[in-house]
Amino acid sequence: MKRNTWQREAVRSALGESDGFISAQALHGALRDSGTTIGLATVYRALTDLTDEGEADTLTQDGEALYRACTPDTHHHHLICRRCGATEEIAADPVEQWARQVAAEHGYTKAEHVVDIFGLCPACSRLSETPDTP
Amino acid sequence: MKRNTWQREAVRSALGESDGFISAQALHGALRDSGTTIGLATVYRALTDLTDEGEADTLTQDGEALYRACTPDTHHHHLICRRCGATEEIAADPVEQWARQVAAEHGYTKAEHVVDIFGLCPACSRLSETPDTP
DNA sequence: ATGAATGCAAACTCTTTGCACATTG
DNA sequence: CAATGTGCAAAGAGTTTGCATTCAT
Repeated sequence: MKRNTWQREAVRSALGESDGFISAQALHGALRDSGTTIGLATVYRALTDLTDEGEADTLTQDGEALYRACTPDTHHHHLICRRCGATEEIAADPVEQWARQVAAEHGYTKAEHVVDIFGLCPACSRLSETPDTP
Repeated sequence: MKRNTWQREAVRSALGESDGFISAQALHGALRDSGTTIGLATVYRALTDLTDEGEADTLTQDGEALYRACTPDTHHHHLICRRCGATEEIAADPVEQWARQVAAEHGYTKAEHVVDIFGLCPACSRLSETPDTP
């Protein structure tokens, strides 16, 4: 049976408070700053559980995992700026359908998909004219 | 001045050979299997250089950095069985278009995307009825 | 009371760095 | 010959795990 501990609630709550994506360690720091005495491992475990349960969304950037609260009914993907790290949610309904169809065509079940787009956001595109020779 | 060593060439070449994204360690393993005696650190350094020079593309997934040669003509996606590891190439033309459009709509440039589908292949789907209690 | 969850610290994985030696230009 | 690249091993960063203790049920 899954127990209901204040730590787990604290993680869920803090994740909901935070605006964008946040790293496990940053979340742990925030929780500590808020006066709680939660352990880092517990934060990691809670985040893993939340992700498994579909309550959190995760992506890894630059060697660390970033988490964000996620409503189970809105499966979405991300458009990530490779330079400044800005992240935008994108709806990917066409891709959802396509993914389901491809999986079905090949007889695959329990299909999950990973769809992320990396690029340079408008600001970063302007700031640095990438030297390119095509 | 940047020197021209066989190690650097070997990394560039091996990266070009490999199909999709590949981790530094996997690349190192492949190079070792090919009979070379290149060091892991050298592979990392070469990959960093190649990325800086725009000859390689990088993204991090699941805590490790994946690299790929930056030539856009080797672009396809994979349908991967989570149980037995079988991998099939899939055409993703609709997704290509969608990705390009989404990036453009948001003003992103130099967009790359990651699209992979994980599931259970027909055989594995039959073999193991996944115990699930929703 | 019972057993899952916590917290700490040690273990692990991936990556980077310091330094002596080899190699390139 | 001078300076840059290499290889090894040790150090770092992020994450996971083992185990005794605490706490929800």
